[in-house]
Amino acid sequence: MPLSVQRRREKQKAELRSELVDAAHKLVQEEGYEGLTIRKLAKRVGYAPMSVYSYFADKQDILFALAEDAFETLARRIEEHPSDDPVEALRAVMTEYAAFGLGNPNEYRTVFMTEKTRLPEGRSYEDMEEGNPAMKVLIRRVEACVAAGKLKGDPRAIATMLWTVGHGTISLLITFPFYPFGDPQAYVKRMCDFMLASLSAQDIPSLTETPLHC
Amino acid sequence: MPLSVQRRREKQKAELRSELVDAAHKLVQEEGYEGLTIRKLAKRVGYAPMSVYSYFADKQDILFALAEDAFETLARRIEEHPSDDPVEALRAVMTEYAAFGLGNPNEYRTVFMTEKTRLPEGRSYEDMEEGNPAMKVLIRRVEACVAAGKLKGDPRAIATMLWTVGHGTISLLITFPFYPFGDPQAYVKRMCDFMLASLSAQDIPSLTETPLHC
DNA sequence: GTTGGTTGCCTGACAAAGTTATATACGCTG
DNA sequence: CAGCGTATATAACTTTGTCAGGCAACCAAC
Repeated sequence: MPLSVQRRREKQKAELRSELVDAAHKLVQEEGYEGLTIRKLAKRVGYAPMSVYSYFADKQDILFALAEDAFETLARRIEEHPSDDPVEALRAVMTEYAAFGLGNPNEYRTVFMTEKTRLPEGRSYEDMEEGNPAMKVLIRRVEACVAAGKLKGDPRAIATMLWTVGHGTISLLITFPFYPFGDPQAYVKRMCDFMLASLSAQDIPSLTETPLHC
Repeated sequence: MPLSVQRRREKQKAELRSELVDAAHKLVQEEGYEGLTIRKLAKRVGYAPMSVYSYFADKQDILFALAEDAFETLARRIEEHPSDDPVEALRAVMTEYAAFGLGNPNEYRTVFMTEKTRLPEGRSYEDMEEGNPAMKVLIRRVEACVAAGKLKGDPRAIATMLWTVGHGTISLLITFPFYPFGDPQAYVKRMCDFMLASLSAQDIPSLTETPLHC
C-alpha cells in the first residue's frame, strides 16, 4: 500500500516539523529573538543545519510557524479561563493575552512585533482571521457580550479595538520597561477596565462603514 | 587656548555624529531595519566601517541615537500643528503621531518596536520622560485640555493611555497590514475619536495610585 | 534481485554581518 | 623638533543565512 507508506512519511515529516517549531519556541523563550538561529535549532533536534531547510523554506517560514503555534497556545490558554458572565469571559481574554505577552516577552516580540510584510505561501488575507484561533475566540466572546446586551455594535470591530489596545499595552510595557507605567499588572487592568467601560457606553460601527468625510 | 580647540573638536565630533544619525535615518527609511548596517553607514558618510565606532559604542547605541532623533522630529512635526481648541490640539498629536508612523513604517519599527532592554549609558528612567520631547508636548496638550475642563484626571496618566492606544493602532497596522482593518486613516481616526470621547467621560487616576485589591 | 530514480540528510563553502586587534597618520604639547 | 595621543584605516575573526553538491537508503520495475 503506497498510500500508507506515504502517510507515514508525511506524519513523520509533520512530527519533525512540529518538533522543530517546539525547539524554536524554547530557543526564543530562553535566548530571545536573536538566539533563534538555524544552527542552534538544528543542533537542538540533533540534525545538521541544512536539514532544517527540508522542513522550512527559510527563516521567515520558521517565524510564521512559530506565530501560528503561539496563536494556538494563546487560544488554548484563553479557553482554559471560561466564565458564565460574558463580560468576565471577555476580561479573561485580555488578562490571558497580557499574561502571555508579559510572561513570554521574547516570543511576544518575535511573533507580534516582527515584520509580516510577506505572507506564508498559499495564505490569503482571510486566512489571517480564519486561521487565528485566538482572534476567533475573542470575537466569539465579544459576540456573547453583544447578545447579552452588555456591548453594542459590530463584534469584529469591537474585537479589533480590544486587540489594538491590548497589543499597545503589552508591547509598550515590553519595549519601554523603564517608563514609569507603575505596576504592569495594574496598568493592564486599568486599560482593560477602561476599554470595557468605554465600549459599553457606545455603539461601535463596523470597520468598513466608517464615515469617509472629514 | 586649549578650551577653544577642545570645543571645536567636540563640535566637529558632534557634527559627524549627527551626520551619521542622519545617514542612518535615511538608510532605515530606504531599505528598512535590516538595511542599516555599520558598513553601509560608513560608506554613506565616506569613512571606513570601523570609524563609526569612534562615535557610537555599538549598533544598539546607533539605534538609541536614532530613536532620540525620531522623538525630536516627531515633536517638531506635532508642534507644527497647533490649535486654539485644546481638544483639537490633542487630536493633532494623535494624527501626527499616526502620520509619522504610517509614513515611515521602517523607522517606526526600528525606533518603537525593537528591544530597549538596555538603557543608553548614563540615562535614568526619568530621562526617558524628560528627554522625550514628543511625550512632553503630549502631556502639555493634555494639561491644556484638563485646564479647559475638557478632560479630567492626571495628565500624565491620560497621556500614557493615549500613547498606548496610538502605539497599538500604528504598530498593528504596520505589523499586520493584511488584516482587514479597513482604511488605515479611518481606523486611526476611529481610535482617536473613541479615546477622546471615552476619556472625557471619566476621571483618570494617576498611574501610581491604582487600587491594589482585586 | 538488480537497477535506476527519488528522497532525506550531511559536508563544505560563500557572502555579509558585527566586532576586535593592530597599524598608520595627523595635530597638539613640551 | 621630539613625543604622544587621538582619530582613522586595514585586516582578521566569528557568526549568521543560504547555495551547491554528495552520499546513502528506500521504492518501483524488469
